[in-house]
Amino acid sequence: MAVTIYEVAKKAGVGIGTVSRVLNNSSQISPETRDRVLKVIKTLSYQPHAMAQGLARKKSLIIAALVPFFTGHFYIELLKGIQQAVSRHKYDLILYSIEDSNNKDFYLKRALQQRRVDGVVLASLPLSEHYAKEFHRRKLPLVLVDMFHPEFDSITVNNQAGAYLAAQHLVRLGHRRLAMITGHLDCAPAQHRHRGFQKALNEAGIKLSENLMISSDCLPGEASSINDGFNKETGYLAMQQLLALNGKRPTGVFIASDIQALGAMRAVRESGLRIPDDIAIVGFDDIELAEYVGLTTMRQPMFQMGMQAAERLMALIDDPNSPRQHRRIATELVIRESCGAVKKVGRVR
Amino acid sequence: MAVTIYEVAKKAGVGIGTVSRVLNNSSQISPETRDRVLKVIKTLSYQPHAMAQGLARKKSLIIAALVPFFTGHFYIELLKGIQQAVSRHKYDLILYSIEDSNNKDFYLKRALQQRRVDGVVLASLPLSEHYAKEFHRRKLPLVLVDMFHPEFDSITVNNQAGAYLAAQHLVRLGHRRLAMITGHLDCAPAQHRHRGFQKALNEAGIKLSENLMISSDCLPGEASSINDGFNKETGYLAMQQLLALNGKRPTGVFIASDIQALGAMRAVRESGLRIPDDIAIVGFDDIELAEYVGLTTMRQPMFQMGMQAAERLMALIDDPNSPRQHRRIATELVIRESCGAVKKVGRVR
DNA sequence: ATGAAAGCGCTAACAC
DNA sequence: GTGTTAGCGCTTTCAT
Repeated sequence: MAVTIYEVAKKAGVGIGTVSRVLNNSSQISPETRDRVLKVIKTLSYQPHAMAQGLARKKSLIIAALVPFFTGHFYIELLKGIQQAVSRHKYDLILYSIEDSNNKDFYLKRALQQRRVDGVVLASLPLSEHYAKEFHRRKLPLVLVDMFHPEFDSITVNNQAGAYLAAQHLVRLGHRRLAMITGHLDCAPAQHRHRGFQKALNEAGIKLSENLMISSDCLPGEASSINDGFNKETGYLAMQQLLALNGKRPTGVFIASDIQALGAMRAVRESGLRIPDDIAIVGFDDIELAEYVGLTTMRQPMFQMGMQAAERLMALIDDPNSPRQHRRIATELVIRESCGAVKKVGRVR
Repeated sequence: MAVTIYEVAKKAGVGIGTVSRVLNNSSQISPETRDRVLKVIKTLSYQPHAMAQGLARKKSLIIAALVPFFTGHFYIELLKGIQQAVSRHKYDLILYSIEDSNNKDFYLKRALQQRRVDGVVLASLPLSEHYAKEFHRRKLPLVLVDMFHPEFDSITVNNQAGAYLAAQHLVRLGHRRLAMITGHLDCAPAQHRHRGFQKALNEAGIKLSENLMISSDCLPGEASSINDGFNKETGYLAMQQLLALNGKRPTGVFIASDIQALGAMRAVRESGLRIPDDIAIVGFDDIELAEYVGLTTMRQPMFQMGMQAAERLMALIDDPNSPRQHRRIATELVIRESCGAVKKVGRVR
């Protein structure tokens, strides 16, 4: 049997209460006994039993992260950030990877009812009203990442501002015939990015009729609630549609996600056109491949977001009454080769 | 307060023992009482408290995965596989992401002593003798992935056979002047891949003098124990060395990891040479980008490996005396564009 | 078949 | 300051 607090107590010639106290370095214990106990703990290489502690304290020191695993790098970075914060606070991280809505519910239910986790961070996934209520009822701290809900703490990227910057970049390079390829518009980030794009065009005085927008909604494939339309195929197909617009083909296109941009770039390549000469592209996300293919894009600081989300969650666990926070993180334009240089000199501010 | 077993018992008019029994659908309980209890459980939407259960059963139903997070896709797939198995068995997964040797030790210690996890899967990381002993002493089930240790269950890819196949592919395409770019040779997979490569050359009767081998050992950069030399930079630099071999430059090169291959491909591009015309390349891993850049490579079924590792771990938890298993998984040659077609017709078998 | 009671290893309130 | 004890919510004998 593993060593328990009793053996430590006995060997140190004290009561278990005392041992417990030094463990939680609480109250005043005489330095001598503390040292003595500490020594015994070391020799026995004793560590408290996590579950026993959890049961007694009504705290597990575990948080759960519900993360969809579609687009690799993005969530890896997020997880790393979460992990870093979590481990700094001596918490553990239970990972629930969401593949579809079914197991999303399954895991939510699990997190909610098992009392195994002290809080959860939910990434990129819509929270139904049912579960919103449950989280409140159970008073289980929750923080949302890359997702907004008025009643819960969240940390999101400023999608609209980012898209605005991206479009503006294109405009400043002299492009006037612009298009955008979006994800499903029932997905908030896709929506906001579209709005930012529009705004930039409006400000630049570019007429709407010249602004082509292709949503991946209209493309083949299921639109399950877990599918945001951000994938290579939609990008590829959407770009094909754009290229088919002979004559009035756009010279610059903003694509709502890098992964779609990859597909789009392939479509351009296959058509014999060249990037950025014939068509300039700016993406969104800054996934790992973006650098590799020289894609200009908006970087989302996923690591930061993960870290802050976890940090916030643990603060919430400590103080459940802490006022709600909706943090917005700025994105950053990463200029690479997919946009080339200025098209019409005079236009650049 | 959340609902406990007592309330269920009271409301159902039975003792808590009975409730516990239906929970663990054990022994014979009269169908009537079972139904009654079940009904109450449902109405109260009761779920047992995980930590209380854990304490009483001396089982947490949690396993830990220690995974290094360097190369995205590879480990994401692995995690997905682990996750799938784990969730099928109603276990939870605690994720410890290793960034350096320090936190490797930290997490190992943690997993070992906290008694929070019933077992651990350790991926790609060397296990020191100290910790090997600790795992035995604590009788904590451990399974290794992409890593071998005689005393613990492991599941690895057949690196040697894979490299053999890769080299053979090059040979069959008519290449006679072959080179290999390896990772650090103190890293077992790199070593085995090198051995497989050699074997193929020997069989093909290709003299060793023509067989160029460049290890990334000799390249700049730290060789920490967590660094296997598998990264873009080593690939890039090694390929540059190869290209500098004017006249006796290899026509085909096998590269021990896709990530290095990416760097190598960049070096080739920059030199003005073309793939596969001037130089054919086959990689190893089949990372996500491999498809994108058309890299012929050996696929490692990471998802499968993760799943099997977790599956095995849980079997081990159920039956700690189950005899040790060292499973080897086959890799698969994925032919894309980086090798082109046959060079000398007659050579193809 | 089922109730009662003794733990599981710890924390925290209560004594002294 | 420090020992003692009553839980925390469950599983599991041991009776019956």
